[in-house]
Amino acid sequence: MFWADKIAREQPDPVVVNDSKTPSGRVHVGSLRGVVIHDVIYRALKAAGKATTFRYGVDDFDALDTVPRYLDGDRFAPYLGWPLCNVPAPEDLASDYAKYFMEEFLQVFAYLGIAPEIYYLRDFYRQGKFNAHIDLFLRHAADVRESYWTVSKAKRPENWYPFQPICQNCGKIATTVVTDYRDGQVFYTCDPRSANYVAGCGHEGWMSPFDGNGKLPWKVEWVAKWDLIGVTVELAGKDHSQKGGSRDVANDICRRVLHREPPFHAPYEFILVNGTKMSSSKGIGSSAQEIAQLLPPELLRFLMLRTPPRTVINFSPNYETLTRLCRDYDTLIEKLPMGGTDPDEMAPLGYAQLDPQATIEPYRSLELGTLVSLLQIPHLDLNAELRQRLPQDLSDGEWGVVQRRVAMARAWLKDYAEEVEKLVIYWDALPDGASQLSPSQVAYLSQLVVVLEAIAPWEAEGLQNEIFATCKSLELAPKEAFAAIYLVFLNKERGPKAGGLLSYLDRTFVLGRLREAVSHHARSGATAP
RNA sequence: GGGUGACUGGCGCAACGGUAGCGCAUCGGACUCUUAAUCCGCUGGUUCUGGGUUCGAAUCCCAGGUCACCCA
Repeated sequence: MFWADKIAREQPDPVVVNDSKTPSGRVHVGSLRGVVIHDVIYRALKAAGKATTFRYGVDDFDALDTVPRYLDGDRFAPYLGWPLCNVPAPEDLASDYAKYFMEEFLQVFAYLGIAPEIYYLRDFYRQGKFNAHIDLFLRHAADVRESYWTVSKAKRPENWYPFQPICQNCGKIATTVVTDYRDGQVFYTCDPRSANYVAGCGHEGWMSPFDGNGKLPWKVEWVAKWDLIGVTVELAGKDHSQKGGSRDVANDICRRVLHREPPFHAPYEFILVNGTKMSSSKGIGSSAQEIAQLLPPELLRFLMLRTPPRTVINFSPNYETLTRLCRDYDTLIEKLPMGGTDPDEMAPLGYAQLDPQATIEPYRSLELGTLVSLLQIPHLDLNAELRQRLPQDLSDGEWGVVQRRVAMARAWLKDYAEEVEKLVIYWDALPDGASQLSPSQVAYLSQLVVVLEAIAPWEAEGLQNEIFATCKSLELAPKEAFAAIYLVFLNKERGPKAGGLLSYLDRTFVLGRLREAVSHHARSGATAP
């Protein structure tokens, strides 16, 4: 059974699925895994006929703990330690920093057909929805300290309280330390040394902890959220899911203080890009938005959900990985019309669809590799070429698929392809590979010059015929004949359809290059023993 | 230093206690207008190592190795 269906089967009705994200900067594609996983579980629950809601929390009361390298350090450094929702947006596109980055991320949600009910923690705090929990945890500070200590061996002083006010003097939330709570007021100090990346201003005083004046530490906040929203399913990344990690602490607090079972939990692995985990704060790797610009939505969903949550996804935006992704997806599409297919095998395809209601339409398309090739042939009329290669009765939907694949191939070539992965025509000089030509290949090229000099008109089909006929007449295996041509123009042994390729090149250039290859070999052949 | 997970043919994966499979690649063959295409077929694995449990282990246990990530 598919992993999401298995989880769904075990959940008692009704179910509240929750996930959340701190919008501390540009969100990287790894964060998308949790989103897709929760969405798929949500869909599985609905498919299982259970009453389900899907919530997504924006942790925008968290502090800005680092200025991402792609932002102006001088401009944002003064806001270090501030709640993200109080930091200005990098551009005027949003009201604040948190919304700015979150909205970018939410566009990707929409792109992927994911529509949870979004909530912002700033609203919960400011509207007083957390007031009761804040009071509760402050009164049970000793229990919270006990959880930190027994679960994660984190020692908190006797007078530590689980609350961080926003300093009334400097606006920072990361530096404040509460040491007392009485009569609905906390006593806090904006400690110059409590946070390692920014110094508090030293201000101290009594203030109300309610109605948005500050926040719970996030492990505690997590528990408050579960309780307030009634969360019953929430998975967490491997980083939070370690033994003694933040999820363990939160679970313990949940049981100890609220006497309530924490939500269903399972860890999910990271997405490694080029073999390393991406960090949104370091700006390494690809952001969710960048990958969304590369992959069509159903393929991006497919990438995220076909691998069970517990397994690492190693995604590199290279030729190998991308063609494989397309092929794996298309293979399932091809199995669609056949009856009696294995439902487990087809589940990833179903959950990859943007619209869970829609029936999956089979389609005919071209291999991504072929599209990559076609896009690189100079002077090629792509659409004419596509129409010629594809069946005549292609539906609009199928054309849509083809066009999305073309866009993907184009995006890859533009932003990710290495030089060696591209088709390079050696305009200026005979490539090194030409020296590998065998005598019979040289003889072939020599004959080809004669034939092509006479050919008219200079067009793909005629050229292809002559290239083929010539190798037959010389009794040279087509494979060797074509390799000879590719070596001379591309320095490779394989290439796009040769007749087409040559037809897009200038006749004089083609003949000149062929003669050059022949004479080059005659010379080196003369000196050979 | 501690923790978690992974390790299966060249690559990517499946099998979750019962004769180790799949895709791609490689290789071979077919195709007289097909050559990064299509079709057919063949290779190829003492399942990281060493112990153990079992009638039987890729699968469970122990130790070691390598890799990745997390925490200090």
